[in-house]
Amino acid sequence: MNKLRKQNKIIETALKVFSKQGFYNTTVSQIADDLKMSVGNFYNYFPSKKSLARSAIVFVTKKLANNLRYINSQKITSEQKVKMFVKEYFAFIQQHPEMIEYFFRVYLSSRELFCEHEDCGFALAKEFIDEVHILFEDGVKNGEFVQKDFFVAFSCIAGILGGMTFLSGEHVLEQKIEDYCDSVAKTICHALK
Amino acid sequence: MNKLRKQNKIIETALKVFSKQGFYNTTVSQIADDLKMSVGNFYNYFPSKKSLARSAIVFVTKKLANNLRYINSQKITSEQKVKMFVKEYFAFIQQHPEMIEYFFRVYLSSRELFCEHEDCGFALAKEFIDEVHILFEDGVKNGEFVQKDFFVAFSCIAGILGGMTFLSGEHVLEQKIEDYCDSVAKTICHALK
Amino acid sequence: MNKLRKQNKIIETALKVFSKQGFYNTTVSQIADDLKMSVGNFYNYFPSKKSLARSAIVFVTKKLANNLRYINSQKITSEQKVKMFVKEYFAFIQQHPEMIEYFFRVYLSSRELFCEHEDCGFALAKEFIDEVHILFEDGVKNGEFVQKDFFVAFSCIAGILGGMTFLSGEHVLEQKIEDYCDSVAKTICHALK
Amino acid sequence: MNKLRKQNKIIETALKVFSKQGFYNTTVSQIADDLKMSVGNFYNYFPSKKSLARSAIVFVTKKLANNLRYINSQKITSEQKVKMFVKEYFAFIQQHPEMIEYFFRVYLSSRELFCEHEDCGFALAKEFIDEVHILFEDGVKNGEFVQKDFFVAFSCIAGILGGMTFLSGEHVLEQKIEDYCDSVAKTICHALK
DNA sequence: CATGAATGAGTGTTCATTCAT
DNA sequence: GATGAATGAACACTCATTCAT
Repeated sequence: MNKLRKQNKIIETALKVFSKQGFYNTTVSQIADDLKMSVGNFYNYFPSKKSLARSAIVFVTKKLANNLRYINSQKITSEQKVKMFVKEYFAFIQQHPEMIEYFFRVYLSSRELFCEHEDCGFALAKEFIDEVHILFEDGVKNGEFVQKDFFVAFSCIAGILGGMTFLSGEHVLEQKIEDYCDSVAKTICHALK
Repeated sequence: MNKLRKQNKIIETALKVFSKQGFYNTTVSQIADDLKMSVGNFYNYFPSKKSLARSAIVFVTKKLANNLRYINSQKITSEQKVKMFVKEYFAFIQQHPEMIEYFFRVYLSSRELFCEHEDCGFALAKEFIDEVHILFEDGVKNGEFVQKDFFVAFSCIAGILGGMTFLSGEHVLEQKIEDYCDSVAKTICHALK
Repeated sequence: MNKLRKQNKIIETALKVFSKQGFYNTTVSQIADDLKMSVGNFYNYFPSKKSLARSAIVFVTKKLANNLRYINSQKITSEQKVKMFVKEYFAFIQQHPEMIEYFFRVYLSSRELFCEHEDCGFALAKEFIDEVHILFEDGVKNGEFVQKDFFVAFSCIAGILGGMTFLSGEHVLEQKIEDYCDSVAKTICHALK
Repeated sequence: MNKLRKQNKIIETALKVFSKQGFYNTTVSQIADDLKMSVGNFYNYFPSKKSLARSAIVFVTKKLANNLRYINSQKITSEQKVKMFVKEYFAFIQQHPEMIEYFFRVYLSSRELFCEHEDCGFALAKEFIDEVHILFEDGVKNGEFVQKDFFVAFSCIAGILGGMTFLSGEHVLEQKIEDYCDSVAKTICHALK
């Protein structure tokens, strides 16, 4: 197994553990144990626990961005794209709760992990944000959405999905998350009009 | 100075430090130092660092809830209430960035701090959530908003505001946060229709 | 017991352990154990193991310097001063082998411990070197010694004593170190003529 | 390249790195890297890091001893031999500072590396010490030096040279080390009279 | 011979919490 | 109530050494 594959394997494990317990409550030994790997060997793949957290964010962001990139490339209305994205996103939450949880638990909250150097936290998510930008601007161009500040539009899309994710994670939703799909998509589209 | 006042003073300081550095990067000594108080004495007011974090959440939630409770009691349209809340909330971000930052950095992310016992994280914010519920239901009753699942509506209000807060904290907004007030309020109202 | 006294107590213990085992083979726990003190508490007195090593050097250097300063202040010939110093130095080796051993084992060899910042290793021993300078210059002034480069003179005094210390530490001397007193003093004086 | 040659190559590299960083701050990987060799392969040539350090001492000692042996074999006065040796030694410091530095940094200080078994540190340098012995005794026999305890004489020669080496390593000498040649040789001869 | 991934014991340091004063 | 020295378990990270390939 080559280095890259192993790094990915580590990231996948780390996502599970970090998302369940948070960054600071997870020890490197625990991650190594879960991987049936020695601590020392872990450090052959990542120079530090922090750098693992950073790589994990990039990993998740890329997945989300790829998802949305594919949707953006489809020949469908923007409204349909939103619906498709919400659906895919909720499916993603179901399949990989650890990735989304990780986003919430580690990325949003532990800025100190991501904000050393110039490569600030926001930059890490850039790829995803760019795709949201495209989704929105396309909608504006074809008249489906109304022009407004992109940051507001972004908060709208990411915020509403984030809110639902949080509620889902807190186990307070009364129905399964995918049942909210239509309602959430409609709400987002309304908001963008 | 009586016990309660001192506890509040500690909470206020803790909010500043926790919000800047995160819960795990802040030591009890540091909080005590900032308060010109001994570590030992700190433990006369809070039984643990975690319990301080919990009290701080309650403290902030109460502020937000009171704010919204007052707005809910006004004799104005629901749309005006939303606008008023967004305005107050953005002003609050300006005045007490530490409180909102704290919410994001510690509450959303460090579930382990809040989820021991049955007193789960969500319960801590209940007071605020209840007021959002009232705001929304009143709007539905008087025909300004459309009936939909409350959780979606909540995500809408809290999510969009949360998104803007995040972007503001990341310093990527091009204008001052209060300049987004109208646009955000309108977007929320659209979404709720 | 106040902070300074405790720091000195720690230094004294550290000298013993460091001199026996070397800096890198001594753990902080071990020093703490020897002091019947917890590791954590050790760090209330010294910010790091390295800083302890530095403080220890200053401590020993001061002792040697004070010794020589007193001798320099006496109203006796320079030759008598040399003899007196050799005698005192050898007695010192007997009484506090750990201090001298420490000098050899840690100071001479672990430059990396002492050469961060501008405060380079040499500077730490300055006080002692200054007194050697005085001893030599006084001797030159009163005609007992011949003018030569101070560095050569210093090597002469410190080098010969160092050599004897090394041999003593290696347990290869056939007699007790104090029995070499006269011979060594004479040799040094010869060398300075 | 045969085994012996490679061992020597490793020693030469180790001398450079050890002398610059000390034994404990140098990793086996680093030495291997510098040699463009794998860590695993290093262990085909030396059974341990410590044994490399020991071999390196023997290596340096042999060089110095050979140097002095050659000088001892010359048909010149003892005083001239001393002068010649100082000159060669200072040239050696210039050419191979790492070897001398190594002596100071690793040999004098890290006794634990050399004192396992009966093969104590002192024994390692025996070859060189024996030549110093010959130099001194020859001088005594032909009346140039005065009979005194050999250990004092040895401290005199090795100590003064060692002192100069230390000062040179600390970069406090005002002139180039070879400029001190005459003065040092004279001082040593004086001391031996 | 050569490689370098893997091991895992060991180290310096931190920090929430306690408690004698 | 107030102090801050003391505790000690815990953690990130290192590195000499091994061994399957």
